[in-house]
Amino acid sequence: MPGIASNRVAPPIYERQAPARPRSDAKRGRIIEVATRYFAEQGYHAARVGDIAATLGIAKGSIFQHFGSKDGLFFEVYKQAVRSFSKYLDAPIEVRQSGFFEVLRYWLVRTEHMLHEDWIPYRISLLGNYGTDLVLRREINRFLMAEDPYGTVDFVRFGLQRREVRADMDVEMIVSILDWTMERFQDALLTAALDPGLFRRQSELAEKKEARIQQFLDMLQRAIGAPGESAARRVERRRRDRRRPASKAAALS
Amino acid sequence: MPGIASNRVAPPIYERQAPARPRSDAKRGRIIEVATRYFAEQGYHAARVGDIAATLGIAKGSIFQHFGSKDGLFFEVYKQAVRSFSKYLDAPIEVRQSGFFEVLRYWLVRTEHMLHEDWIPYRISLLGNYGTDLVLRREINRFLMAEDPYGTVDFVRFGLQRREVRADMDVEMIVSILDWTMERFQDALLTAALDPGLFRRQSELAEKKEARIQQFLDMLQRAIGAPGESAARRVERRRRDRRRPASKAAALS
DNA sequence: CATAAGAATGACCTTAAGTCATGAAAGGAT
DNA sequence: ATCCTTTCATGACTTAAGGTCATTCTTATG
Repeated sequence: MPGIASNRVAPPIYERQAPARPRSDAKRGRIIEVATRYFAEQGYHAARVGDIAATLGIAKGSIFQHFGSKDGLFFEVYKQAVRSFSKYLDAPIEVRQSGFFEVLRYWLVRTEHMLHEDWIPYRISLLGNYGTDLVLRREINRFLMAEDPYGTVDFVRFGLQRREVRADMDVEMIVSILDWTMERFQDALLTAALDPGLFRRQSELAEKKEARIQQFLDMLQRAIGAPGESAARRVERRRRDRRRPASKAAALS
Repeated sequence: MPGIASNRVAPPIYERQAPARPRSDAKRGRIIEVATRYFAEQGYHAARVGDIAATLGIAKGSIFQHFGSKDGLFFEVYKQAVRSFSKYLDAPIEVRQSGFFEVLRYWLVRTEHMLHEDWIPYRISLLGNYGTDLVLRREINRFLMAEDPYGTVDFVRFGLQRREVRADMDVEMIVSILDWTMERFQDALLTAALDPGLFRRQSELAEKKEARIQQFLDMLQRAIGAPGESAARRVERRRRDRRRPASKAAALS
């Protein structure tokens, strides 16, 4: 299966100035754009390279000249989709100031809003995670490791600095746990809309989303949050606030 | 994509005695056996139905007559592989008596032993999870939901009865968390051997496995374990025992 | 304007999944 | 034992989609 990573190899260092191929790059962009739609709408296997070419009014051979293979094309599509997502620390400053777990909440809540604005990149990401081939999947994981597109590592460091994340675990372990559970939880939220029946036991996730998010955050808090004081209490306070948002003065029992 | 679930529909209730098709079933079994090897060794796409038929010395058409499609064949292979795994509560009685989290430890430790005995079903399971197609993946998830082949639901109930699992979360949520994280953690352990580079940040998981397992269990314990007393202390005690296994009398500081 | 490098083409190839008409074998019922 | 029906097996055939490549076209540049 050639072409996944074989085209666009790292350019030799002596190559000066970057080759600058405006025509080619523009076309690559257009191909990726149309291919993204097709993959998202039809799935990896059902999407036909021929259809993509026909839609663009170009020859099928051109696509292979640019991307080497269907896998190679999808990989580019995937990378672009994933790069279009925000990093954890891109949350607004006031959210960041409320702490690690509030940032998580922010993104979980926003996920479905963003989904309704533009579901296409989410679908692509889903395909990359579950819908292609182990060979491609390995390539994708190399990419995720190299780029850390959600900035999980930085985010965990941020949590460590604020002493909201426990320091007695390996950072790698925390990052993995966070990646795994966030990915799956988001998948569950998403696929309720995009792909009903794709993930187990998500049916009820659809309703009571806020409550689920809170439960999930509490769970994460216990799993990787710093023990004792500040963080736990902060989230707990926030939780009560959400239940009775108007009772600013009445509380303080 | 016909045939995934279309053959072998649920038999009508009025059908008496079960049809009993010994010849057919034996052949199905042989096909599944050979197909399992091919899928495991070559991956879903690289495995050729023609090769499977040739190895069996039968016509390719026969396979399609039995299973409808390559997807249908894989689905049967997958189901058989997953059914061959143990359920959580199949752990030995003395392990069960040591509690919920000790059962988890038992299976995590055994995973790699069993892997060396027979890696084939693990590879098949991995393919089902990540290496085929979203359409098939949905079918697989329906199956996993319907059969609960690892007995996660029963196992969580077991933990709840023993008051080792927290009662303030939805059972469904706990089951999901457990499924997700155990699956991924096992994948990480496995793929270090089966498929290097498939999952992120597993490189170090390979070394210090025991320590990782302990960290992982501690994390799970905090995430879904009952708060406070018994369970937490039990695992903590066990942890110390593992560090200094011979100092039965010397401890008790 | 000549030339070379890169880009585009589309006819062609390959391969593998999937189909189906035909015939053989097995399992009764008379 | 002989029909007859149902199930199974066969392998030649079809379809279709990914992939190749020699040729032609376009653009940039001296």
